[in-house]
Amino acid sequence: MTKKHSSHLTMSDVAKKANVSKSTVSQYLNGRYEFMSKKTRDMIQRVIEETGYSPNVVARSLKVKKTSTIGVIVANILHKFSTEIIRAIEDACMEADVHVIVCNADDDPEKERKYIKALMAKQVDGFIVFPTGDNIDMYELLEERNIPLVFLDRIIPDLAVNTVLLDNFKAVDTAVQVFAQAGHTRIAIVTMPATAYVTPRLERIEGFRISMERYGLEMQENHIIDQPLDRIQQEVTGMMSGPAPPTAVLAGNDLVLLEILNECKNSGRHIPEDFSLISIDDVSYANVYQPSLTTIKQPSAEIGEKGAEVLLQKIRGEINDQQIVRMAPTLIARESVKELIEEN
Amino acid sequence: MTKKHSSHLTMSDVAKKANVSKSTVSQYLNGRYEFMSKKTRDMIQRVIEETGYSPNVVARSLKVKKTSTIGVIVANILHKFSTEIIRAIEDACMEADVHVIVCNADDDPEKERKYIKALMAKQVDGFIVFPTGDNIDMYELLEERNIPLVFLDRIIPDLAVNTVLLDNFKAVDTAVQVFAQAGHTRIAIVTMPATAYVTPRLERIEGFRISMERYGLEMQENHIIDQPLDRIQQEVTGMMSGPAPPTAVLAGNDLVLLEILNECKNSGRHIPEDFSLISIDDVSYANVYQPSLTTIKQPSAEIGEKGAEVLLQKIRGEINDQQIVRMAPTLIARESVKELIEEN
DNA sequence: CTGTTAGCGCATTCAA
DNA sequence: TTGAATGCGCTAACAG
Repeated sequence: MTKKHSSHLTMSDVAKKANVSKSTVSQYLNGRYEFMSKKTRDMIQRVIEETGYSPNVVARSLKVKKTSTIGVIVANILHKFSTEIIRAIEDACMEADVHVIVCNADDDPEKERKYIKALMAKQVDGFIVFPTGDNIDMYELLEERNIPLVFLDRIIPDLAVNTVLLDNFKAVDTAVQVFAQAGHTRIAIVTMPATAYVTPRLERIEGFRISMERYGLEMQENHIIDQPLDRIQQEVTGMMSGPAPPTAVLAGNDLVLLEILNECKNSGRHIPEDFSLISIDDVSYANVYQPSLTTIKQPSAEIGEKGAEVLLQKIRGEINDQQIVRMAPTLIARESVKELIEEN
Repeated sequence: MTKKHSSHLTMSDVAKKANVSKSTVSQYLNGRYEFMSKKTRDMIQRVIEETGYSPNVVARSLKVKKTSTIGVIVANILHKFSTEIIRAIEDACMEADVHVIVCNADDDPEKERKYIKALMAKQVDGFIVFPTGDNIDMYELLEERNIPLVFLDRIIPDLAVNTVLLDNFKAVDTAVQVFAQAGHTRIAIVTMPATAYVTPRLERIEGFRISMERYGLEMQENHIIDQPLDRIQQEVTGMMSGPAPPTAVLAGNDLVLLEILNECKNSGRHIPEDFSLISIDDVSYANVYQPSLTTIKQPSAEIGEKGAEVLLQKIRGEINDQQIVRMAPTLIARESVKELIEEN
C-alpha cells in the first residue's frame, strides 16, 4: 500500500530511501562524486540497484534543454542505400549516447514538412535529412533557430548547409574509364528523371558528359536516358535497336539496373555479348547473376558515419562551417564488362 | 531587444501577446474550443501563426506522462524484411500521430538490453521488438511495469506477450506442396542454424517434417541443412554429390538463397535442370535471374501494420489479450521449379 | 468563458 | 559535504 508502483519511482523516492536529499541523488547520477562521502555514495548506489530506478529522461530534457536525440528524415527507407546509412548513423550515435528517430518521407515533401515540424516540437538536438528540396523554408527555419542540420545525398543550392554525399563525378568517371579502357566508344547512361535537387541524378549525367570528353569519346544525346522507372525498359529497347547502339551501358542506380536486366531478359539480349554493363550501387546479387555484375559501390556506411559525426560536432558547437563532403566510391570489377577487340 | 529568440518562444509568450492566460492557450492547442469566444480563439490563432509557435512536446510529455513515442528494436536492420516492417510500423504510427524510435540490436542481446533500458528511461509508451531471446528478464520487467509490448517474428515461449509473425508452417507447406505436385519426392531444406528462440528457423524445419509427411514423402535427415552462412555452400555441394541427392531445394531465407545460387555458379549446376528451387523471401532480383525464381513472399508490411495496430490498441487500453497472430505468406510462382516426368 | 494554482521529475544555484 | 528552494514549459482542476 505504501510502496508506489515501481514504474513511478522517482528521484525523491530514491532520496528518501537513501536518507539523503533529491539533489544529492541528482549529483550522484551525474557523476559529481567529488563532494560526496563514500558512505552516501554507496547508499545511493545500493538503493538504485535494489529498486531498479532509472531517471526520467523527459524531465531531464525539459530541464537541461537537450534531448540527446536527433531526427533523421530519409527520402525513402526502402532503398538499401538508406538503410545502410541509417545503420551507420545509429552506430555512431549510440557511441555518443544519443538516440535516433528515423522518419520516412517517402519522397513526399508534405511528409517531410510534417516530420520536420513534429521533430522540432519534440526538441530534437539536430537533424540529418535527405532533402526533397521542396521545403526550403523549413530548412531555413532550422538554420534560423540554430538547430544543427546536415544534408545527406543531395545538395540544396544556395543553402549553406553541411552536406555529405557520394562523389558522383568520380563514380561516373570510374565507370566511363573502365569502359574506355576496355575499348568501348559508344557508351550510354540510364538514370531516373533528373529533376531539380536530386543531386545524384543531376551530377551523374553532368559527370557523364565531362568524363566522356575527358576520355576523348563522342557522346550521343540519345545515349542519355533519364526517364521514370516504368518507361526505362522501352527506352532501352528503343536505344538498342536504333542506329549505332551503345556497346556499354551505365546504370544510374539499383532500380534502374533491375529494369535494364529485365529488358535483357525480355528481349533476349545477353550481357556482356550484346553490351557491357556497370551499375552504380553494389547489389546483393551482383555475384550470382550470370554474368556477375561490375558495380560501383557507394560508401554508404561512411556517408552515414560522416554525416553523424558532423552533426554531433555541430551540436557540441565544435564546428561552424558549411562544408560539402564528397565520399569516394569503390569499383568492384566483375564480369559484365567485355574487352572490345580493336578494330584498326 | 525585447523579442525573445524565436526558438525559446513559450506558451506564456503567446498568451501575453494574445492578452489571455496560459491555460486559455493550452485549451486552444488541445482543441477545447467549446468554452472559448470566437474572438479569443481567432486572436490566439493569429499570434501562433505570426510567431510560428509550436508547443514544447517534452514539457507536455512530462505533464501528461505520455510521450506519443514507441520504441522499435529490430534484430538486424539490414534485412529487407526488417526495413519493410519498419516502414509499415511508421506508416501506421504516423496515422496515430505517434513517433517511432528505431533501434538496431544487431542480433546482439547486450545491445538489445541497453536499448530497452534507454527507451524505458525515455518513457516510450510501448515497445515493438524482434526479440533476441536472451533478455527474458527485461521482457518481464516491461510486463511488470505495464509497458505495452509486442513481439515480431519470434515467439518467446512461456512469455505471454502479443506476437505477430509469419505463418512459417504454411510457408513451408506451400513450398513442399508445389514441389510435390511437380512430382518431386526428394526434397531438401536449407536454413541457418536453428538456435533457441529463432522461431522462423525452428518452425520452418519442424514444418518441413510435418509437410513431408502430409504429402506422403519420405524425408532424409541429410536433406536438412541448418548451418551458418559460411558453411552452407560446402554443405550443399556435399549433399548434391551424395547418393540420391534432392531434386528440389527450399531456401530458408534470402541470405541462404544467395549462398545456394553462389554454389550453383561455382559448381556449374543449373536451375531447374539440376534441381528445382523455391525461396522463402521474395528477393528483388527474383524476376531477372535466369531462370526467374519461385518464391514465398512474407507479408512484411502486414506484419508491421498488425504489430503496430496491436501495440497502439494496448497503449490505448483497448485490448488486454496475449494472442499470437500468424500471417499467411504468398506463393509467387516463377520458373525455378521443374515438372518431373513421372517414372511409372 | 477565462484566469489562478499546483504540480510533472529533474538540475542547479545558494545556504547551511 | 548536503539540502531547500526555484523553475524548465505545459496541463488540469478549480475558481471566478
